[in-house]
Amino acid sequence: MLRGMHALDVLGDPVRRRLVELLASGDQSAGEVSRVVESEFGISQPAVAKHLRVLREAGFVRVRPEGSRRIYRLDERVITQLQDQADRYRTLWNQRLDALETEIARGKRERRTAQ
Amino acid sequence: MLRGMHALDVLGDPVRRRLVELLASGDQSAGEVSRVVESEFGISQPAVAKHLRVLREAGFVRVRPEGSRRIYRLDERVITQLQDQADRYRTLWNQRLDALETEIARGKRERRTAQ
DNA sequence: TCAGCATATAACCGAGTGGTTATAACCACA
DNA sequence: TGTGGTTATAACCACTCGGTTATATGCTGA
Repeated sequence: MLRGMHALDVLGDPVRRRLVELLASGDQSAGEVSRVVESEFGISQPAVAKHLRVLREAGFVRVRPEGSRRIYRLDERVITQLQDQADRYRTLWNQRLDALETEIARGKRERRTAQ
Repeated sequence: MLRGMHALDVLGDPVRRRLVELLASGDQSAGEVSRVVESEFGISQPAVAKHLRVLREAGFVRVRPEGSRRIYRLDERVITQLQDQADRYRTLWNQRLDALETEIARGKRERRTAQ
């Protein structure tokens, strides 16, 4: 079940990004998302099935059987983790900018008083 | 090079995620970030140099020489792209929830009037 | 000019990844 | 009950990727 997996590890593949996107707008059967991805990326059904498996094993999708179909539902955590990571970086970046600003202000003040 | 590269492709590696994090809080020389990452991940200097190269070729960092050091500066776009992607997913997800809600409301209404 | 630090590249390698085709497992239905 | 539709797995393969060691390149200071 490879549960220590970071969302960014899983999303480092365009096919899986597309799958997440498709499932973000609603539950769909494996066949539905597969057909889309197969045609968009020109890959086979088993190839898509393996990507779905990666998403499953990372815990980012849940599956429920419905007749002979298997309905995939996205787990919100994949989106949350992505946002969290972006926020981490953004926070550091802003702190950096703040630090730069105060540094510049200090410089100006010193130059003024040095007059 | 390889400018069509998505931020999520680049960030699909823990070492590069850490490098971005380090550089998000301020410009640093290759040596500085390398020493941190080398010890944290137990890898060699050339290994880190290759990851820095990936970041460079994706256009997510800029380098300026300073004496014999090379100072790396993060390009904000990597953070922006990450946020954008998270927002894409989040928007779809919210639309999905909205759709579900109105669907439920419609169901309730119909069940009521069917009485 | 030479020694040494800082960094990048070269050449190589093993493991992992993403694809393929073939097939299995499961379900619905005539 | 067997046929067709749906999905997952098996077995395999080529290539990429991330690591290694060795070396080149470039700057600095004695």
